Amino acid sequence: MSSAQKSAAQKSEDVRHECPVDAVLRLLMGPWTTYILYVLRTQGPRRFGELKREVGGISAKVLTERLRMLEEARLVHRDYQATIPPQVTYSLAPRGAELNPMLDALKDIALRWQTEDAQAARPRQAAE
Amino acid sequence: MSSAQKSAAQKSEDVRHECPVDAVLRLLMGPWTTYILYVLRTQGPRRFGELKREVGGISAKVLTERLRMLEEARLVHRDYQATIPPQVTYSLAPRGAELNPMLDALKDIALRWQTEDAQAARPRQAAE
DNA sequence: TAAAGTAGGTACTTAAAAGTAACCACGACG
DNA sequence: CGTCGTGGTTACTTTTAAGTACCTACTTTA
Repeated sequence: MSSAQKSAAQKSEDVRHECPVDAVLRLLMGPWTTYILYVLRTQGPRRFGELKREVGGISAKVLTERLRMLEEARLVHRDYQATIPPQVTYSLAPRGAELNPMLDALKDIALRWQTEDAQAARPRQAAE
Repeated sequence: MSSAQKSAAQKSEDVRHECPVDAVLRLLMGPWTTYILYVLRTQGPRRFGELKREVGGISAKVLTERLRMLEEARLVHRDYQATIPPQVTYSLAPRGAELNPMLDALKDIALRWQTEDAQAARPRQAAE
């Protein structure tokens, strides 16, 4: 964020009222966020440890950060069972599901571009 | 990016083949990117200086970075006229336009959530 | 002659994000 | 008794991105 945005954010609530799209994109940005949502979307509710293993390579710190952020944004739901050992299950909240059509549209575009770029990168394949 | 992703990226081309969505999101992430696309989408083709003034607060360095990135991703088109002084005009490329439906859907969600959150934040408004 | 506008490039600094490693309580298991 | 697994937290380090300031070359204008 720029200093201009920062100072503006101190006066009003947040500069992103000019661009709410940014606020949502900020949720999806980090290196692991879409992975986490993808696992929850496709595999269903998951515990912390399962999530950590399935995402593969993520640290507990970052996973916690992401989950806290997604929870605060109400994209995921956190279910804490104070058993011994404690069981914490994360699931996709209704708001998370609201993103599905948009993410699917984005996925279509992304796959199409990927294919186009791959073909443009190696036209030699056509001759072989 | 994690070290696990990095080492994987050295073996294959890029880890993002697992998640092309990430690749597209990475284009839209930076603090100013959606602003720039927004200006180009709504105001039409713009010169570098115009863009810099209209975005408001962005530095020439970051604007250049973003435009180069968007140009490489073929979301914007760069038209360089070697006049004195040189005129460089940026416009939305076809691929940039392909994002429109998705961005509009994202905007709908973002606006809805913003409204919901604002109402949830101050329920006192209902009593007044 | 000096400033302003054209479209950036370069060097340096700073701030934020990500990664790494160690640690906690607790109980089961060997 | 020591380690594993639960779900994290904390402190520290590294990496990356962003910001700031100054520079180019050329022309027009005051």
